[in-house]
Amino acid sequence: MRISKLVGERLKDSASGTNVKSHNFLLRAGYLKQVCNGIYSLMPPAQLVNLKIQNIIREEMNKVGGQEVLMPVVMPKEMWEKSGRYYSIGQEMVRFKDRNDHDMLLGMTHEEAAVHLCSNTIKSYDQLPYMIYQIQTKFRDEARPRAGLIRVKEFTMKDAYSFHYDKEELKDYYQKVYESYNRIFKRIGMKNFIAVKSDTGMMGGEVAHEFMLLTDIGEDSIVICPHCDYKANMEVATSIDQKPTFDDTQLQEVFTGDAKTIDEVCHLLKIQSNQTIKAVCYAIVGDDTNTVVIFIRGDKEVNEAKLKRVVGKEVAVKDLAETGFVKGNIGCINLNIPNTKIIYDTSLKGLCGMVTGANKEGYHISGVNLSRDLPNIEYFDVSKVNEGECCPICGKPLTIKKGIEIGNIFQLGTKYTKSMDMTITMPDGSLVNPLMACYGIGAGRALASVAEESCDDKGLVWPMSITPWQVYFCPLRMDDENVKATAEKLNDQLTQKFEVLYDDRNISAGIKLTDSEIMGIPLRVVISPRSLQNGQAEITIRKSGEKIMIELDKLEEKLKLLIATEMEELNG
RNA sequence: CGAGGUGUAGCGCAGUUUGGCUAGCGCGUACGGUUCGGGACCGUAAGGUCGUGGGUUCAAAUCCCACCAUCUCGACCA
Repeated sequence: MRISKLVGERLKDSASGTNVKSHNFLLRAGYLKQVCNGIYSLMPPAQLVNLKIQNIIREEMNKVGGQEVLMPVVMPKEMWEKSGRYYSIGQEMVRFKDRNDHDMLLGMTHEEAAVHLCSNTIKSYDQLPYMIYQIQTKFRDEARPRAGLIRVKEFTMKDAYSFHYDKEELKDYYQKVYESYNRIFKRIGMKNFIAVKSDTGMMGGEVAHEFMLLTDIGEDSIVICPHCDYKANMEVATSIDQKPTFDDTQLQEVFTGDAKTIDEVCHLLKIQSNQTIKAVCYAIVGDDTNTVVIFIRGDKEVNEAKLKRVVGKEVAVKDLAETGFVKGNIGCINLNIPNTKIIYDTSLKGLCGMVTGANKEGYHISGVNLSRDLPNIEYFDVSKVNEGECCPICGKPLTIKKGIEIGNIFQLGTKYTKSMDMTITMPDGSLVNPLMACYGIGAGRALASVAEESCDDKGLVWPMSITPWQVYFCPLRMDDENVKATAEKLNDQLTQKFEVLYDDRNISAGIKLTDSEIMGIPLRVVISPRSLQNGQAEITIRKSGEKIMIELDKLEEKLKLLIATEMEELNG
């Protein structure tokens, strides 16, 4: 590829607005062009990376017996009514009517379509396990796209669906894909990634894992035990909480005036936040009359994902404006508000000497002893894990890190096959709903994640396996007859063996060298009047900055070796 | 959905507070010339409904109103 003909330009000035370094480089190096909020076009270099990532995924899916299919982006309402998700999924699913006034939607995931595709083609247990996958566009009308390709509305995703006749077989297959995912991420050049237990969310089902790239720009929090194998998304993470102990005293009303927040009350009464009982109120989505009140220790926070599982419905933070609650003074003693579901977090269990609101303006109550004053309550774990709390497996302190979700795998059970009436015949002749699992990887997010993890202060640094070009061929002084003739000849020769981006522009060296760096091409070959005097070229390795002078007739061999070495590392 | 920021040439920006006549700068682009192993220099040229609509005014990029787009933060502690 001649860079003079390459669509897109390298920008000298940093694009404004974004604070994610890899996204900045992707824009400046001519990989991406934004169309609107959360929607991007991929320029030729990005599409080359995208295709390589897709091919690695494809190879690994084929290795575990996956069969590639292509399901539609647009689906009819009826298909999603059967599974119930037409109504349970919110605004992130785009719905519209076709010209015949028929309700349609844009696919944001394809469990329904996968069951539809397989339900008449798989008839017997004998045909299982069975996996279909596709690499296709998804549309999710995200509330807030961010960080370039990390969170977008439209993206290309590999999604796979497997079918099974019993739990054991499902588990075995799930494990195979789990290992396949590890290979995929390693092959595309990701380094610091882990698999964690995760929430099943809108997918349903029981067991699920997320593959997380650990990075500060990540939007998920991951709880990790540095001492054992425990790793979990904050949404499902649990911990052993070391309970604080306070003197057991009698209930006493104390005047707290305008002190409303935990901080203010603590400051006034000269206590720590872990001696307070905090009230948090939620509304149940689609139910205006009821309120959920959570009592939780003052130093803890409510984990909404856990709360949703306890309540069994979607919840949202409640505005207390038109309720009977005394804002800032809500407490668990003598709280009598109708239509209220009260949940006590396990962080309160067994505590005494606590401070809570008095349910009247200007007062709190001290000396609350949970087992004495509220003897018959049930506790639920609805709190977030705090850093330093103890691992539920080994009891040692936990750490919390940020991560990007780069892939997920779910054991779905029969949620979809049951609701959509898919059955198979078992050996004894009975009809059962097969078990199902699904597996996703976003190609664009993978691209951006690798870019983020690998880039340095000069620009992108692509792993050899997914680089748009292996070699940036960079002759300096294209006005020099000898350089130009040699360059053309060498380009023809190298192009036979390698993926080459040929910088054929007659411009100053600085621009060419800088472009090669910001674009992140792993190997740069420079020739110039100076190097040609000795019949040599200079190879620079982008990752390490290492420079190698090499005779022109040995260039091809050396490049081949450098490429093979890195590819071997990536493929394990 | 809430809060804040931004919107002027392909890209990055100044000008807006205090309205003024042909709207500027840098980069990039085209042509000519000198340079050239780390974003060189000189000259010439092209390129703009100042986000959109409405209003105030003799006069609006600038003041007022509405809307749109986009970025960042938040969607969580009572």
